[in-house]
Amino acid sequence: MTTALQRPSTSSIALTPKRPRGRPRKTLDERDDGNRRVALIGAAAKLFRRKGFHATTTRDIAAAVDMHSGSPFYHFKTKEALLHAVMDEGMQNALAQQAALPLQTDRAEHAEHALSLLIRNHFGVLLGARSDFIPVMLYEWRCLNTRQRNAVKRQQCAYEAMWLPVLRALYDNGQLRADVHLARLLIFGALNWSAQWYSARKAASLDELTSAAMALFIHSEAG
Amino acid sequence: MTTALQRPSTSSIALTPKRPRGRPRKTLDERDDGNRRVALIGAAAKLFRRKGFHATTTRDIAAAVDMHSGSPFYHFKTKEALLHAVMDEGMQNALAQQAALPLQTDRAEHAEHALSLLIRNHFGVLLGARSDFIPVMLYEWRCLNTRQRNAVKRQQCAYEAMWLPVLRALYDNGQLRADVHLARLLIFGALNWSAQWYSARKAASLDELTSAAMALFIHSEAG
DNA sequence: CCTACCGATCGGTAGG
DNA sequence: CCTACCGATCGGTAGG
Repeated sequence: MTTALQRPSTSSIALTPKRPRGRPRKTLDERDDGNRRVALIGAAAKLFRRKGFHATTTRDIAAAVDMHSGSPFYHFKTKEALLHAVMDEGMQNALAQQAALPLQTDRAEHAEHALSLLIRNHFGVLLGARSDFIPVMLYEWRCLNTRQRNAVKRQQCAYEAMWLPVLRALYDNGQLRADVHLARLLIFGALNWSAQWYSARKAASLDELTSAAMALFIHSEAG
Repeated sequence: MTTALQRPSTSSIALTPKRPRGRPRKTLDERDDGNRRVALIGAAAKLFRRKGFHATTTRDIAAAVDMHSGSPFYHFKTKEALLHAVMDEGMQNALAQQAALPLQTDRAEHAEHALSLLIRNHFGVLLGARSDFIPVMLYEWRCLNTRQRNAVKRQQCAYEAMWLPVLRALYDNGQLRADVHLARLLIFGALNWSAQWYSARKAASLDELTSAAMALFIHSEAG
């Protein structure tokens, strides 16, 4: 319905030919379509990590990427969906990094080295660059809804599946002396907990941490 | 300033002689002074554990002990103070139980048994009866203010202090082969993480968990 | 992605 | 410990 209140000029007809030529204007304002989504996920990861999901407001996240309070909801339907995006990003990254490890599980002698690679990689994922994502997953998964939680669980299962054959080989070797399934749970606990204390005391490097963990878990013949 | 709006009767004089005789009425309503505080702490522990501090409302807690929404604030100044009370109760209990263990750190041969007692006790505190308190402390300490957090930290230090001589003895024995301080952090992680998975799979008893942990961490000569 | 806003919730309080 | 309530915050939305 056309009313008398419509402003006269700048009709859509005058604007149509402008579209195809040149890049979509981004001279002063840096809006770079998909990059805003990535920026939101990164800012959310950092804030969720530091303050927790519930203590972080969507306004905090918006401000961290210079948006206004309602704008995150243009990219994510709910705050929960943003949380899930953080975790999904973290798990995809962790899975990709782990899949790229040169693990050799064919011969038993390689099992010890394989475990040290897995542990070192896990410390890297937890404590290295871009290390906000996995801790958020570890400590805020209760805030997801059921569907999201199951999706994350599937990724975790895929991640853990690569550890079992290595642990089994070590058990058969006699280098791991605890029940394989309990050992897996205890070892993951030992590693994951480092997210709670590591940033406080940077005394140890990730390699030193890995050595300590291997020395703690693996029974080598060497005194 | 006495104004004309004051209601006339039911002056305080008519009520004074009633007070000293008989117990403070509690026939139908079971209000038992200090026990209400304890009930609040227990209900808060359970809810904070299951849903987290921020996802639990003071109304949830009040309802869990049949109070009305404002009443918890008669017992606790703030929601934070109630959280701290939960943690303080948990740590006092854990410290008392640990202090009652028959640890013998004088002779090196006793160190292995001492560690198994510490670990078994820790699993009990984490996963046994009244096991909501310590997990709340482990996973919600960020929600405390600085003063409360420091108070909890002091209790944690006292708790951990009893482990170091045992670990040192095991290290000197050659039964523990990782740096003592890193070993302590990794071991606590392995144990504390059990609060995340234990309730799900009650497959193992606390004794079985303790055996598995000992087998994982301690290098005995027996194959 | 901004503007302007809503509806509900929630910690906490006054006054008894 | 209840009643009644407040003030602020916060996730989310309509409409451009």
